[in-house]
Amino acid sequence: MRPTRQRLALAALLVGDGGNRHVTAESLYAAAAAEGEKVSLATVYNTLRAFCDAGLMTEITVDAARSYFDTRTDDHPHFFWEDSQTLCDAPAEQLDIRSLPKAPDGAEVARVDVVIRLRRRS
Amino acid sequence: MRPTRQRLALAALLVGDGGNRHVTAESLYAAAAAEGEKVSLATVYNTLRAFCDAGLMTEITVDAARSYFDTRTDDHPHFFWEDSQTLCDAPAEQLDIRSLPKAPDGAEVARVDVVIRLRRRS
DNA sequence: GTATATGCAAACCGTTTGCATGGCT
DNA sequence: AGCCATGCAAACGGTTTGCATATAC
Repeated sequence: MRPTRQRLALAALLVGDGGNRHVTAESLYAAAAAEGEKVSLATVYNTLRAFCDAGLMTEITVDAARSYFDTRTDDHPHFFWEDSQTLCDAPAEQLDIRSLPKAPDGAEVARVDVVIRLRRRS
Repeated sequence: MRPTRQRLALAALLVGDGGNRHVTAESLYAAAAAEGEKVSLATVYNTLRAFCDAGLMTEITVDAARSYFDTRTDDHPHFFWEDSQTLCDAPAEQLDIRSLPKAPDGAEVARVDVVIRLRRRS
């Protein structure tokens, strides 16, 4: 993968702020624009996809309307705030799964997604 | 909610075959058409949404491209076959979660989604 | 110089909505 | 009669794609 100016800029944004970012294409596009980086939305999509294909980040499916991307690539749980549509990491060490439904014959587990949907307490 | 012909037909399809169906709008639309039921795709969407609002079924978010609906309303784990894009229930009794990341202050857990993504073993 | 990434706009696809028609009570 | 569901088609929004241009090596 070629280290072009746009890719480096997007990568810097993703790694910056201490890493562990959860972005949507729109939010990353906005962040790039805020820094004065000239990147098109299509390139943001293409780049996010390229990073995912390269194993540098993963796509998290929590909302049918929008795709979220996570800079962490290991399997870990997430909090999803339903009111603000915000995604963030949940402390993995507080999750204790003692047993998992065993995969049917001929199947192997690719990933286990755990999404804890949160509502603001009334 | 009014028991109209279309809604009864869709409900029958969802309850039929022993219940516990996982459908997309398209698949339910196709199933209705296969039975000779005249329903428009928009009505299928509206009806699925109405059933969800009424608490008769739930929407499961596993794939950004498509919405899946489940006739079971309790919180239970799912298998998702990545190759065929198929969703089905995973045996809940085989899932043993001893502890869950505790919700941040001011938040309560609305639901915990557990999706086990499966790949056909090579 | 050559291959490949970019940018734009147009295509795409699942989903939603507006509005006129039709059915239930 | 009145209310509300239906159906169609057009709108919608996020994502992808085609193609000409620009850029990295």
